[in-house]
Amino acid sequence: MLQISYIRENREEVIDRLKVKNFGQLGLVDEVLRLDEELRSLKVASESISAEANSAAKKIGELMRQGKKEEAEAIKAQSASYKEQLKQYTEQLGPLEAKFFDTLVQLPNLPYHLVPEGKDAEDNEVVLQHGDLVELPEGALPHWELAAKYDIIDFELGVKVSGAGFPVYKGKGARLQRALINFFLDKANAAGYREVQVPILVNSDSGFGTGQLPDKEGQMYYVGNDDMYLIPTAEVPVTNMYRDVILKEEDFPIKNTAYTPCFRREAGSYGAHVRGLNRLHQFDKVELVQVVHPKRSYEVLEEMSLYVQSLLKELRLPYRVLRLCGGDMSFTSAMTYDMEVWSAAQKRWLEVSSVSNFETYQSNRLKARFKDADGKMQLVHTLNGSALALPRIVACILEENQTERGIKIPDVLVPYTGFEWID
RNA sequence: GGAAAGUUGGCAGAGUGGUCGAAUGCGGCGGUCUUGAAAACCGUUGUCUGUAACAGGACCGGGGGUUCGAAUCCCUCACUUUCCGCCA
Repeated sequence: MLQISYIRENREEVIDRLKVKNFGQLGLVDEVLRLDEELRSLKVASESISAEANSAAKKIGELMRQGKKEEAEAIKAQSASYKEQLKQYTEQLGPLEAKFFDTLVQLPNLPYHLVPEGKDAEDNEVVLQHGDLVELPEGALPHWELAAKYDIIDFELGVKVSGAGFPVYKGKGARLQRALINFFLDKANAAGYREVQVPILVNSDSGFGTGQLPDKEGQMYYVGNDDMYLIPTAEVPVTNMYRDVILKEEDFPIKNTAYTPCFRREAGSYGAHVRGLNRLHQFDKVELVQVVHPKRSYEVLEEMSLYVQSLLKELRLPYRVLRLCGGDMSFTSAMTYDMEVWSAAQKRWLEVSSVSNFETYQSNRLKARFKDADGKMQLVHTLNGSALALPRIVACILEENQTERGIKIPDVLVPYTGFEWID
């Protein structure tokens, strides 16, 4: 959520930057400013009545104590009208406040100055590419066929148990998953992230805090009986640990990592691009979340990007890094790097990580603040990144490393899997 | 699932209708003392909103009500804790 004070003072700039984000409803900016002004003038009026009512009440108290009953009664009679006036104001203020808030939350985050203008994925900027795009030999299989051939991932079984998008990992397939989770967590620990285990069902306050609610409601599975949501990413519970928290400057940087399953409804996604492991309703992910001083957040974003790249290098997967254009960025992000891995068999790039700086967009909702050196309250900056999402990594590992003999497990994973070959 | 109690400032914990934005303790900050530190002592210490600065306004789990006046009384919702039941 943007800060209204910032919009008030930087109207032109806000509009310009929203244009970079390809935001279609620029009129909302003036709408929110209009509501803000209306709201504030109404508040001034209502508060002056409150002030009068308060001082009258105080006076009555004093008179009563002095035993001057008649005088007190006289003021009492006058005071009766305040109540009616205040009631009228609150009746207007309530709906107006709601309208204001509804409008304000419809404004997405402002993109950072490095974010390129653009509509969609076509306009993303390729920052770098690493590793050769190996040509697989004739007869190489996509991962879903490899999964069937070695009987390690069973999509049909998942359909029976739950539905499409809920695969069952079997034998070495399951063990590879577990190995990757442990590998990613160990690496994150070594990089200074504290490991946390968090709930995967969250309440609506948490959904709001990180920006999934109210807009992305349809993306999440909702457990109506208990009014809870299955998390689409560990970002939600981990970042919400800092909701309503006042930090000290020396607490920074706060680095947490969590492994969780993630659940996404992905309504309306079908076709070749969602085949196999490409897009699932349930998948595993190790997530990084940092809470940092505003001055350092872009430094930290680079650091996180490099960290994610180091994982991909260790796994020997060719990858590229994209800086997302305004139009392709998420609602809440100020700048995002996507890491994509080359799927040799599908001959296309697959997103395996997304690293974002949210600046104060989340912390303003979360009320996650710190006292700065001058003793003033400031909103923290929050960042997160996948390190990494498993399914597409698994897909690429299977495809890249297929040989006549079987699938060769990358060296760094062997201590974790306990086997070198899937055959 | 049943029963009871509770929700107050960074934390602990007083406060049952007016001088309560809230005692006290801890913690934090500043100072005295000390070569330095600790202890002790003194002072200070909530958030949001608003103003050029004052002033003013709001906040004692959320919402509503009673009253001239509510942390305090009433209604309602949510959550937490404890005991019993069930259970990995």
